[in-house]
Amino acid sequence: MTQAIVQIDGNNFYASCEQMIDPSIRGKGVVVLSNNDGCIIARSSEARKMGIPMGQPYFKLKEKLKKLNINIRSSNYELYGDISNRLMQILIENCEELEIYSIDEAFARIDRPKDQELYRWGKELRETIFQKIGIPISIGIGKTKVQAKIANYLAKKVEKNSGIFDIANIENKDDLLNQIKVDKIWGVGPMMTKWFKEKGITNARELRDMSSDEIKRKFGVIGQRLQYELKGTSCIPLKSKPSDRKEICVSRSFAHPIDRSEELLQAIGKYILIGTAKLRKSHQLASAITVFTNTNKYSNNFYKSHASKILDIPSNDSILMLRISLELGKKIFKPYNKLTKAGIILHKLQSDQYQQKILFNNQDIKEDLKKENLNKIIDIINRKYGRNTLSWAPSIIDNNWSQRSNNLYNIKTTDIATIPTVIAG
DNA sequence: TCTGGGGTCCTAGGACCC
DNA sequence: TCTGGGGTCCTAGGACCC
Repeated sequence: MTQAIVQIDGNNFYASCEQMIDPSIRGKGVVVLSNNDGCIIARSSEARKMGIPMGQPYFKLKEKLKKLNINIRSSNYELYGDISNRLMQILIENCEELEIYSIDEAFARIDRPKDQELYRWGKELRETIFQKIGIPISIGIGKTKVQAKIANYLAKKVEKNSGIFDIANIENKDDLLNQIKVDKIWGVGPMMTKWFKEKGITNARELRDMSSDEIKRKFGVIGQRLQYELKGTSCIPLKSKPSDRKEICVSRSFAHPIDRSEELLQAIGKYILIGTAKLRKSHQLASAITVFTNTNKYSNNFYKSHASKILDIPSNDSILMLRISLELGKKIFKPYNKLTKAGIILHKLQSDQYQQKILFNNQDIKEDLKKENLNKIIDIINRKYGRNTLSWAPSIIDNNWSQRSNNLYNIKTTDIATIPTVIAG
């Protein structure tokens, strides 16, 4: 039996979620903005057709969007996360093995039926998902992940493919690969693109056929793997069991630039408490903390700074981490800078099952237990009543600097109270 | 005025050891 | 005048992803 690698993703996922939850914007131009209403991170197909580019700062396109009557939405990750869970559940039921790759994307292993045809399977899956959760998906089929990604690209791009494409079933792929520009290949970023262009490699077919020695010399195993995958030899395995997270990063841009150390410390305090709560949720401990901040990276006198500390004993205790991160925060603050962003990183995470206790010291163990219980209670209350219900003094704040989110359509599929009631007439 | 956030993997080079 | 060398481990930073 031959096997296929399949890549499945939601089309314009965030925009589709917004259209699903709000019928009044279906069939219309919609864009979704990143945190802080910074950039455009998703566009409905209608907005794309009107020429709205991806990844551009909102302020630059505000007027154009208004003129074109395009609907604006601040991002609503609670909604997207909930829709994602439903989507992945259906995929798990319909695939032999599934790797959840991101909020809107998965790789799967599928055994090919006797007639080798996966088209019917794909068509039924698409219909089921649209019927159950109202999100259109695309399906790309290949022998490897890189091939499946390319197939998915063709599934979307070529109208007559109507959302499903199987590249593995095509004997001579030259014409298809000639259509794929090198920078559209999964794993090729700006640096690689530049080098390929200099070498005269412009599309996937040329990349597949170039000297493998040359690509290996320049990009090491990463380049080598990419070429193998393109040729149809799988070397990026499917990962159905998610590996434990290795680090946690919590960072945000400020609504307005700040220049007071208290504000920076408030932000850092807030982020470390989010980070340590995440740690406890995943039953992990961190071995080191970094805090960082920077000014506007597009300005001439760009300033950035970071400071780190390795912990004596790995921990997930809010109080301890708060104290340390505030000390680090004081180190990175410099007056007269207009800071636009700050964040914390928790490094070298490990399971809390093997927590190292201080030997021969009953007093410390008692203290540890007390702290553990306190943290647990705070987590439970915050889960139930919202993230900031209970917190520690240094992070209770005037929210002057915190984030913009001016275009939120505040309906959540996870909160019945926000779902509108429809009265049949 | 306003330009996201959260990850992983890989590698070069420094620190350290014998 | 000559000023080891090879191995491992760790870290910072680069590149990429969605």
